[in-house]
Amino acid sequence: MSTKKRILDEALNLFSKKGYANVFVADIAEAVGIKAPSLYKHYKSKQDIFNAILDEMKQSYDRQAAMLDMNGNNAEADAMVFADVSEDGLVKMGMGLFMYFLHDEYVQKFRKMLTIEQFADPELAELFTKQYSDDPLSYQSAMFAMLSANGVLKEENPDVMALQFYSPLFMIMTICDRHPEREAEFIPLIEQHIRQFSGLYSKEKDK
Amino acid sequence: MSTKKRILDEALNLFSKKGYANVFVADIAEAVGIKAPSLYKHYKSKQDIFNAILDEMKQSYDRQAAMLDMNGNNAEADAMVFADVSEDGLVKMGMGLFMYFLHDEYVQKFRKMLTIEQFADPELAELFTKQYSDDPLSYQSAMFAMLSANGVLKEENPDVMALQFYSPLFMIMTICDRHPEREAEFIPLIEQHIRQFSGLYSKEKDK
DNA sequence: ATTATAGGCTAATTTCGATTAGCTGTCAAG
DNA sequence: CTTGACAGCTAATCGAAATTAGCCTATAAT
Repeated sequence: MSTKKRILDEALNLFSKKGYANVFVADIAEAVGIKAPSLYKHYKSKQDIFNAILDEMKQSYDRQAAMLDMNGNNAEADAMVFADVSEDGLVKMGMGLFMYFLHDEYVQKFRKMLTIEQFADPELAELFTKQYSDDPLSYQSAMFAMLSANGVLKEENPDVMALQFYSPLFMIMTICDRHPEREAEFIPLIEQHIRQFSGLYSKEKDK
Repeated sequence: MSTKKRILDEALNLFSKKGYANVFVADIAEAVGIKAPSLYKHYKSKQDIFNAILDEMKQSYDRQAAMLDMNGNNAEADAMVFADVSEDGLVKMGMGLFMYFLHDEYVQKFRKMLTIEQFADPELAELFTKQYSDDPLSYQSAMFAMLSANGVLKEENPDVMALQFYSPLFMIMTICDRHPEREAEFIPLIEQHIRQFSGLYSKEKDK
C-alpha cells in the first residue's frame, strides 16, 4: 500500500485510541516506519492528515449509503426485501447492522475518533449524529412504516419503532467500543431484544 | 466559593468542552481570574486537578446512587412506588431521569468530559459505562421485574425491557449533548416512546 | 507588634513537539 | 548517461505550555 495511504491508516488508528491532541506526528511516522519529517512529503501538516481522514471516511460513508438506498428515494426497494420480514429476518438485519458497525475496522476507528473529537468541532458533531443516529433512524422509520402499511406490523408511530429498535444497538455499540471484551455478554441480549421487539409489534396475536 | 473549588468548576467546564489535552493551565487560571502559576498553590499539577474532579464526581455519584437505593438492596423500596405505576408514572420517571441527566450542570459536563477521555484511561471507560449503562439498566431491570411480578406488566425478559426503555433516553441524551438546540425536537419523541412502550408491555389487553 | 501562612504575581526554566532546511539515494524519462 | 522528481534522513528552528523560583502582601494567630 502506498505510504500516503498507510499514513492515513496509522493516523486513524492512533487518533481513534488517543485523540488528535495526544498523538504526535512522530508516533504516526513510527507506526508507518518512517521519520516524522518525512510525513511532510505527503501531507502539509498534522491537521492536513486529519482532514484527509475525514474526507476519505465521508466519501466511504456516502458510497455505503448510496448502496443502501439503491433506487432514488428511500428504502422503497428494501420494502420488497422486508415486506415478508419475519422475526428471523429482523434479527438478521439488526445483528448484521450491529456487527458491521462494531467490527468494520475503519467504521469502528472512525467512530471512536469522532467520539473523542465531537465537541471540538461542530462539523464532527454533525457527522457523528448523521451517521449514527439520524440516518439509521430515518431509514428504519421508513422501513417500519412500510411494514405497518403492509400489515406485517402494528400501526404505531414508526419513528418511535425505529428509535426502540435501533437505540439498543447504538447503546450497546458504544459500550462495546469501550469494552470489547464484553461483546459476548451482549450478543444474546441484542437477539432477545429484537425477538421481543418483533413479538410486541407483530400483527398476528395468536399462534 | 473558595478558589480551590472554583478551579475545579472551571476546569471541568473547559475539559468538558475541549478535552484535557486541549485545555491549558493558563485557560483554567484565566477562567478563575488568576494567573497560571497561582494554580500550583492549590494543586500540584494539571493532572492533579483532573484527578480531583474525578474524585469529586465519583463521590457525588455515589451519594446520588445511595439515595436511590435508599434501603439495603436494590429498588425494592421503589417497588412500592412503582407497584401502581401508570403510563403517566412511567413517563414522569423516564422524563425525570432524562432531564436530570441532560440538564444537571455537573452531570452533563462530567459526562462530556468522560465521553472525550473514555479511551484514554480504562478507569474512565468503566466509570462511564457504570454510570450511564450498567447502573441504570440494572436498576430498571429490577423495577420491571417487579412490575411483571405484580401483574402490572407482561412477563418478558426484564433486562430486555430495561434496555428498550432506557437506551432511547441514552441515545437521545448523547445527541442532545452534541446538539442542545435539538432538544425540543426530541422531547415529544421520548414521551411517545414511553407511552408506546407502556402500551406494548401493559398487561390489560382491552380497554 | 511579630511572624507565619496562604495565595497571588512576574520572570525564568525546561521540555516537548510541529515544522523547516537542506542533504542524499533511487529510478524512470529522455 | 544524466536529470529531475520523489521519498527518505539528520539536524536545526520555533513556539508552545507546564512547571519552578523567588518575591510580595494581607491577615490571622501568638
